[in-house]
Amino acid sequence: MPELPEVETIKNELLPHVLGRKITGVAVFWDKMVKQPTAAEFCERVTGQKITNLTRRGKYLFFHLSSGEMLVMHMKMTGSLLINPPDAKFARAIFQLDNGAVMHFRDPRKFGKMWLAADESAVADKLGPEPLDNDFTVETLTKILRNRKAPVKPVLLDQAIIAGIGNMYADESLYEAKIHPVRPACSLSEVEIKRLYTAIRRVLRAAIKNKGASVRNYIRPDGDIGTAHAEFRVAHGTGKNCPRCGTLIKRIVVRGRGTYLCPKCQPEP
DNA sequence: CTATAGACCTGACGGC
DNA sequence: TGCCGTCAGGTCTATA
Repeated sequence: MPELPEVETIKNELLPHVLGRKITGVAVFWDKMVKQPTAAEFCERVTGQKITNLTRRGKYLFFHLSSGEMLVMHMKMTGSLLINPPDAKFARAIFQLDNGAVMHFRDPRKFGKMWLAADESAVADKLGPEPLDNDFTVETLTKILRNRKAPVKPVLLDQAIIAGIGNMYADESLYEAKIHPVRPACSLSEVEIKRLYTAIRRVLRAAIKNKGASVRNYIRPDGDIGTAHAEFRVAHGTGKNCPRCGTLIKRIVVRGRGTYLCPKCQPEP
């Protein structure tokens, strides 16, 4: 499932293929994936535009168009963007580029979305800080957690509080910081907040280095998989043992989300 | 305000 | 083999 490291990888690897390219045609096969305007108008307005930049904010991708408009995309859970794939399986939209290449928006479950916006602020303004930015400090995280009674995991998953963390990386970060996911956010000690801060940044950076985690449907633009999941220590770890203490990894449900943890390293509150 | 439930979708997987 | 139920989880919307 594309989270920050996966979307960052898609952006990085797509950039050389799309930067400066003109979109010569667009076909949409699942109209509901276009939030605005209508699918037909979307195709019309995008066709002929040059892609002047490609950026990421949280789990969103922004194709900067020469018209000044922004083409926004979200992969949701099973979306991927592929350059010249071998087939059109699950292709919900296809973009033709002026160098003859094609970009497929592949999405088995049809949750992915794209739309046109005047700029990125409508999306970006609703998001919390980027956890890998320089101005995201221990103090930032301390303020975020201080007054919230909610379990710490859902706080990490709330895009309006911190942008880009999803289910897998929340579990990995909490494991590394030795914090149980249902601990009230405000109950974390100074030392634990410091550990969580370091863990979030290390886990996300390592995953970007490994080009994302291909646990399910995530594929890189060239069709290769990412390898970040090889370093997962609890996420999707049913039947595995904790690499620190050997205890069997446990699966619980927190606010409706499958959650993996080591019951010994992450003691229940 | 928070907190929870449902909706959106379909492939994969387990049980029989 | 094949049918059926359940699960997966990002985000938006509706309801308590």
